Amino acid sequence: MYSIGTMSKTTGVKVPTIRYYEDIGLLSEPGRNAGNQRRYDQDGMDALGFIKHARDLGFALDDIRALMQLKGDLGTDCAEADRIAASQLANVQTRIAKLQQLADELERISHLCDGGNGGQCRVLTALGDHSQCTSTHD
Amino acid sequence: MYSIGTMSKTTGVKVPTIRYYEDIGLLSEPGRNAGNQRRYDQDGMDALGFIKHARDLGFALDDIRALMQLKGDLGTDCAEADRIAASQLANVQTRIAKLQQLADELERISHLCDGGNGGQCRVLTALGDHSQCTSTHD
DNA sequence: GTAGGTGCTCTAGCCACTAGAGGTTCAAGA
DNA sequence: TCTTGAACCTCTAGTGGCTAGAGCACCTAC
Repeated sequence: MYSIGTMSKTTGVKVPTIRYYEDIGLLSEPGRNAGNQRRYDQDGMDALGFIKHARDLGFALDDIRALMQLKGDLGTDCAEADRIAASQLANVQTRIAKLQQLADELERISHLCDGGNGGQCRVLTALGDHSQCTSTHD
Repeated sequence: MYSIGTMSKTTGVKVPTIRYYEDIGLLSEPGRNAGNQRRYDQDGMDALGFIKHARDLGFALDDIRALMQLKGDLGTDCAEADRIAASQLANVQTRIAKLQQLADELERISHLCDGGNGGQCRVLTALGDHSQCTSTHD
């Protein structure tokens, strides 16, 4: 049996976050010892590890809830899990593309600086003026 | 003089968001007409445009506050604005790198699916098991 | 004059936590 | 066995950057 602190150290999920996952019903309520402290079994540890890894992969808690449901449903086919993963992949790729445009724009803006030119700093001007941009970046 | 609705349509910032910017002191309080409705001048419009563009470039509101302060301080040199922009660029580049690792991992995981294999779906297994990953992704 | 679009304030909610107060319990060493 | 301090408990409130809704007032065009 694991204490919440051991769970935290093992998985890398902070203690208040573990309690939060329990609050919102993502992690099922563990048993308690005589002093009312949480005591987890291996299933609890595995579930938390799953959540942590999926969070690191950028899944929203609602997606994780759905994925855990699928894990629990023996006989469910793989298609739904694959759909969720694919949608997450598309999501991440979109975010990368947008961020790349921003990075390009920021790089361009940074290079406008020629140091200490008072009220007419071209970096500040460029930050406020989309028409100077080379892409739509949104 | 512009109404808040006109400001919204012109800049693309939603009406409640404009009021929110005013609440937190990012946008200065405009005058009011006889019926207590906000009436903005060109300076207000320009300020909102600056905020919108900087938000689109991914700056936090606190950064934008600092940038606007710099804009207001005539004679301030450009170095601080450049520092904020460069730090934002580094930030964006870090996020891109992390997301790229996630995308790679998700792509790999998605390809594990061979359709409908019940309780042993390899996508679900891979989602829960970091040791299967080919990168650290965090 | 009236209809409906726009504006007002205020409160509460979203996501995914994080921080702090103020108390209880546990475990290791003397 | 006692003590100490780390770990645990619950509860409330805060974070960022908005968004939604209630219940009003106002403004403009017909």
